[in-house]
Amino acid sequence: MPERPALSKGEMEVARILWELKKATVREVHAALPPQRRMDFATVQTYLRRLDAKGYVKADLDGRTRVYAPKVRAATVIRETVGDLVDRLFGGKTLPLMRHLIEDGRVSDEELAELRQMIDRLDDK
Amino acid sequence: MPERPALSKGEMEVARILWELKKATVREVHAALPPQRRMDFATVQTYLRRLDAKGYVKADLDGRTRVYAPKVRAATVIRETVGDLVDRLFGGKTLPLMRHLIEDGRVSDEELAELRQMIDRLDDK
DNA sequence: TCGATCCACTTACGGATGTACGTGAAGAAA
DNA sequence: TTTCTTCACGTACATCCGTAAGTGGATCGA
Repeated sequence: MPERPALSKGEMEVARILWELKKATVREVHAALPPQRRMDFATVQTYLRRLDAKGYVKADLDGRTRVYAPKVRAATVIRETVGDLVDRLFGGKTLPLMRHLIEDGRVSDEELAELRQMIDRLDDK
Repeated sequence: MPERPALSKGEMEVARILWELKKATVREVHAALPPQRRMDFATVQTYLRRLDAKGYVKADLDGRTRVYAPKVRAATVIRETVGDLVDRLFGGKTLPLMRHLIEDGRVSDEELAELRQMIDRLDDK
């Protein structure tokens, strides 16, 4: 299991976009960022370069332009990142985090229903 | 709403201990850290000083020893921290994070049951 | 009482991070 | 072909973070 350096917050944001686009240039990632989130083009470029250096993405040259693509699956990064957060902020216990998510009121009724289904499905297994 | 600088990972770890202890000296926090997590006494000291500077805790002098206590509630920090993570890593959607937590298998059967209750309770409301 | 020890605090420092400016090549305009 | 504009890239830098070594006073044992 090749241990990579953890992602920084900014790196996470662009990594997420790249997972979504599967494959993109700096310009495309920059354009796909949430509109409120004003981030300089060069900043996106730096994050992608660092993601490359850390081994999270790979870059192919197309002419003089780099095309980036994920090298580590989103699920993996999520597992590592969330695991780390749970350890540090919740002492390793997952339930308190769930409780927070549910009770914070950011989840809609439909989502609650879906959530219940997930639990049921897992229970059957 | 006074915006404080976000917590760093290390700061989170000691902040969590302090919420647990309600009130503690550096030595007590250091002693209360998980045994595997070997962190130098002076490091804990630095984290607490930085937490103070950021406005998360307050420090009273008892003789020549500082006694620290939380100044911001755990729930507040959790809301901000988790919210930030959800934004950056999940594009603001909570459900995918829930899905991950549930399907990652780190939740026991009892916890699943408890979780279902939480949902039910919330549904009634 | 005087050196050895303990303890709390402050200072230090290399590396990570957020953020953007400077540079040079490719293409468009004149 | 000369100049202007566009783009992609590398460089830069102030700050933050993780981590601990250095310092000076209080305490204990001889």
